[in-house]
Amino acid sequence: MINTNTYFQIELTARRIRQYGQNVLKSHGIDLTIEQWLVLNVINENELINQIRVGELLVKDKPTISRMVNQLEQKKYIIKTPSSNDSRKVELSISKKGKKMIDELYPIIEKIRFTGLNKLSENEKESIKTILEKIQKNLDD
Amino acid sequence: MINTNTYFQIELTARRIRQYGQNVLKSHGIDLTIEQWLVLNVINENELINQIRVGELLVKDKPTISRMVNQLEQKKYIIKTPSSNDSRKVELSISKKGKKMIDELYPIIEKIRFTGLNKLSENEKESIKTILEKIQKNLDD
DNA sequence: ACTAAATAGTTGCTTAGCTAACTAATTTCA
DNA sequence: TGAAATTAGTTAGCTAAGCAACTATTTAGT
Repeated sequence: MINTNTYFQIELTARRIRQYGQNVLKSHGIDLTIEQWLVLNVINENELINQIRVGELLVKDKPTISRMVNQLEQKKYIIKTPSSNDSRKVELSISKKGKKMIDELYPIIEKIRFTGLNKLSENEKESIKTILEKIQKNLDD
Repeated sequence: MINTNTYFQIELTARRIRQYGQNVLKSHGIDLTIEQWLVLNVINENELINQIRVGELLVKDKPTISRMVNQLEQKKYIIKTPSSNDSRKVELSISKKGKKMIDELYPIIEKIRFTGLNKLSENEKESIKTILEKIQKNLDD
């Protein structure tokens, strides 16, 4: 049976969480995806960060970050300026509109997290973290 | 910190497993994706299954299954025939080439599974399954 | 100083997930 | 029986991941 397979369950859970989160955002009329929120949040927490660093923090590749940054820029949530020190780099910063969105999103994201992890004991939260890290480490070797 | 977040870890682990699996398939010269293998496997195990049922088993939507089935058909791994009882439905079956591929894939998939779950105790495997199910159930309510 | 290598970012192509809208066939039920 | 609803599958449009190839700038090494 495929659907008892651990990978299947991990992948399915990830999809379900994204889907649930996306629906919650939509129901609040938020014009961002969960992934875009992750990028926005990183930029908010790291003033003048560049795209490579965003990618490192979110473990995503350059093209993916490039495209998401462009979307956020188009929607006026962030500002993208070429670095004066090193003109290969960009410096990303959050706009006023972006800050407002972050504030609006904060409780919504908390609610999403809370819902998914509802009824999980501290033990279980710790446990799943440890197991997922083990799986990732297995794949690195 | 985003990357200590449980959802982030689940999603990242799923991505890592897919990537690892994809590389293993590629290194064996297999012209299938992990997801396509899932579909092929379901068809192999359920002779004359239709696409809706494949979608139910893999928890994927109709368009996704439709495309993957077409890819598998193009690559001659499966045969797609309209059902004679109900001409809205198709009947999917595996071709000889498909069966051969399944046989070839079997040990490779086992290796991928084994690698990811290496060093996990039975207890941990049971545990992650339970926790992931809890999370999914939380989101359903 | 000048070439070669490394780095940051972009573009293009493919697969997959999700939604919505659509066609065609089948069921329902009044 | 015939209109309305349901079902199976497809198509189209969007986002995102992954890969490869590319440009432009910066850094290293001789």
